Amino acid sequence: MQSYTEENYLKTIYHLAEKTTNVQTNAIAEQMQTKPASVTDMIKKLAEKGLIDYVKYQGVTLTETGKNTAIDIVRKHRLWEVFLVDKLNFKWDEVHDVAEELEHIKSVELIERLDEFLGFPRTDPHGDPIPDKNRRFAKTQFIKLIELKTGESGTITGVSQHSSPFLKHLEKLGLTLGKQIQVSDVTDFDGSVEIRISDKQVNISREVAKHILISSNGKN
Amino acid sequence: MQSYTEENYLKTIYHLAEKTTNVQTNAIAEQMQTKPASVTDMIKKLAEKGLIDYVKYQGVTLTETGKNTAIDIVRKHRLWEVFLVDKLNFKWDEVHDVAEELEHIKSVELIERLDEFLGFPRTDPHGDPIPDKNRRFAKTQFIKLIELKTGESGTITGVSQHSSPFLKHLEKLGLTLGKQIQVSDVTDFDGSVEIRISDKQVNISREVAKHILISSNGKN
DNA sequence: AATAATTTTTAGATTTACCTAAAAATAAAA
DNA sequence: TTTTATTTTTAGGTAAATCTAAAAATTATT
Ligand SMILES: [Mn+2]
Ligand SMILES: [Mn+2]
Ligand SMILES: [Mn+2]
Ligand SMILES: [Mn+2]
Repeated sequence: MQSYTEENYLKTIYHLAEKTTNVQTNAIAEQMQTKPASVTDMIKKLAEKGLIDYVKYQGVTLTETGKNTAIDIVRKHRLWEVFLVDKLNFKWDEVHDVAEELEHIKSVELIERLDEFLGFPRTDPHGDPIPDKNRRFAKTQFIKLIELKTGESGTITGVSQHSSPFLKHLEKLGLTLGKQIQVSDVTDFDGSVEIRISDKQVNISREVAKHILISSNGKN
Repeated sequence: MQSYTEENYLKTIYHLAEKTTNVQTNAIAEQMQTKPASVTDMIKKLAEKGLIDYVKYQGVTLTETGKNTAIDIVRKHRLWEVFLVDKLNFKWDEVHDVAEELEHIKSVELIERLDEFLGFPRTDPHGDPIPDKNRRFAKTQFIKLIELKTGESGTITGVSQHSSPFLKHLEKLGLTLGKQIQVSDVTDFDGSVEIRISDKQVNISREVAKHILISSNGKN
């Protein structure tokens, strides 16, 4: 049985491992909003418990058990987010903090029934995949909007940034999940992207385009 | 902002104050499954924070703020129990432990939307009243089944014992909330109570009859 | 390869929520 | 009203999770 804090460390390590192979102390500290010294203390404990492999000064990797625990928390986080949006009518930019708390509720029965109640969703309100109870993720194939060339089109199926201001911005522009878009132009000057969406034209910055995930359906 | 533990202490004191005027250290310790010495430590802190009034050796009482906090937790506990039973199809004997955890999730918005989603229920799956967001309880008038005389009838509207074995027992006998019952006989020998419920006769012990709450509708 | 910069770990403290054992206060019984 | 029993508090300590400051290891730069 892990504490709330241990679970958060495992989840953080899991997410960092999706980006970099070798997860470093400082990266964990930044993500957890704590100090490197505290991270060292905690990773010693997690290693002691067999949840991570740790060699001094060499960063950490999750063991099988550690990874399973992390995936379970990710599953809970995302299922609760679906609940909040689908059932309680929260906006997609309002759910993260509450889900951070709900993900730690310990009851296998609860999460299985919640999953069923929600109709076994496979993605959360931000397009992130929800592992099933056997911890299997549905394969997803995203490309970043910024990578689309002029004329190419696709469907918005995710975001790689979950901050409230970013999500609100997208909402205002009508760039929500499931929307069909086509790149009509890429500005030479600043690299901003001109998009056609439901017969409107919107212009988004490179920075925004980097964080919108598209399931491509080729040229058009 | 209170910690998880502080909230549990406040809730415990609140419930004990429903029974006895002056809430004592030992009673709190027993309820919280901890030692009197630990309780003394905690009540000092709660008094420090202005959540309880405390005079050494004289027990404690909740302040206005303390009571409000406690009621908010009771409200959350009971709303989550309704969610678990009504939406996730848990049985009434399975919800308490999970609700113990869920009651500590901190989000006013969440609980208001949950309340609405559930249709503003006024009682939980055990018949206990759910305070509204202004902390007002609906007036409820219960009498214990044991107090009914032969021939009197009423509707089961609550239980004053929430243990799983007790609730399962009631379920097996068909003595669930909303059921209409009539006392057909009270055994002289052991004080057990003979009840008519949907044309069946069931016999329950004094102990069971003490913990079933009836909204009386007079003789019949 | 030596020096400098960065990253990581240790040392030593603090805070929260516990504990046991012993002392003090209150309540009950003789 | 003493004596006894019960309740409550203090004293002193532990474990979890954090911190700052300083030392050690690793990596990058000359
Ligand atoms: Mn989230
Ligand atoms: Mn999400
Ligand atoms: Mn309950
Ligand atoms: Mn209840």
